[in-house]
Amino acid sequence: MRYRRDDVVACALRVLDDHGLADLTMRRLAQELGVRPSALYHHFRDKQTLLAAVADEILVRGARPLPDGPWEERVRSACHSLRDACLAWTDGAEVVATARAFRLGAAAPYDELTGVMTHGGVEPRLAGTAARTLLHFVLGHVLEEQAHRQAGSAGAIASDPTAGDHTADFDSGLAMILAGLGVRTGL
Amino acid sequence: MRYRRDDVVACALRVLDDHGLADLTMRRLAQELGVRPSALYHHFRDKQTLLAAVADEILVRGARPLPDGPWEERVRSACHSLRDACLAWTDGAEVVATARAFRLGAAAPYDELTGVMTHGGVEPRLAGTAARTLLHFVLGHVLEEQAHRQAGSAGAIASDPTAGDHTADFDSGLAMILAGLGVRTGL
DNA sequence: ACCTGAACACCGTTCAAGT
DNA sequence: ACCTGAACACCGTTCAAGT
Repeated sequence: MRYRRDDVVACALRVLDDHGLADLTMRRLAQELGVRPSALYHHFRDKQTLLAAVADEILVRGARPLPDGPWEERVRSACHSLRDACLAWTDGAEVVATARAFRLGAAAPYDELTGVMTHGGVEPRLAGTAARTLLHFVLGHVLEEQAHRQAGSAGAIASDPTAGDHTADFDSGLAMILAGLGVRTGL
Repeated sequence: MRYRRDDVVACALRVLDDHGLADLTMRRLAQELGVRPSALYHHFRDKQTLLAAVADEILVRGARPLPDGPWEERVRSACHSLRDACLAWTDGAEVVATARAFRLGAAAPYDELTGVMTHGGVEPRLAGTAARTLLHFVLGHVLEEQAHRQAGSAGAIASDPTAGDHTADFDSGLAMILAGLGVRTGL
């Protein structure tokens, strides 16, 4: 009796990946499910809530266990895991970032990061600031990478303007933030 | 003969600040200007281009000269200037971040940051990575602050959930990134 | 509980035609 | 050059009514 809701989310994920966030409308989704648009409002209060559920599902499907080791390595791994989870879906970062901004979901990465850091002995207040800083970086970086990718496929920009390896740049920025955290934590 | 375009941007800024980005529609803007919606397309190719012009105007109006001093202080000042420019308008960060993502404008902060750093002796490649990392942080931070503010005024959330001083948290995160950059640059 | 039918109040954009 | 009139192809959401 609860399986209908999950069907809607699964279908939304398919539409998202095939056509992008702009085409993920309530009407389009309903059509894909063979149902009237108004039927969707039996499962979700509004579109925002539905997108939050999609964001959570993106994170669940991309979840990876953290490796054992020093907390800095576990933080680095969690950030890579979040990046990969977002990159796995068209406009994935935008969906997750929006859900986070509206505080309707996507809380898992924040909780995971603060958990790893406080467990590693980082003072809670600093851990919170560091986690938010890391999340701004990760989501901002993937947002830019995906926006850039879709601009390229739209034909507005030929080839690669900033060029370069996105993963290497991500590693570099992440290392910078972790080094700064290390200074404040006595690494 | 060119003043009409600026009038449209000025009016858009007013609508944005009074009613938010969601209410800044082409039809609403046209109504406010006493013109038909189709007239706007004589001045801007589409809504995205208009919003990019609004983003640039937000940055121009919030521009501040950088202080003399070590480049680290100049970078810090530039980040605060960008934050204040975005905070000065309802949904300011979202407008600027979107324009940046679509590469339709809002390039000034990136150019300013990389300029300050390379002039200060930071290797160009590292300066680019640092500038993008800083921009992800600044815009992500303000985005969260403004989304949170509007959620509060919408009545969904009573008072302040994360509580705390946004400016202090901003300073803390910014200091962390700069410390990390210092490690890689031999500060 | 879950869905339909039908409506309400909107969107961005195009394009021939006017001045 | 700048704008109107009119249309096209859509949106999210609500709500009485059905089963």
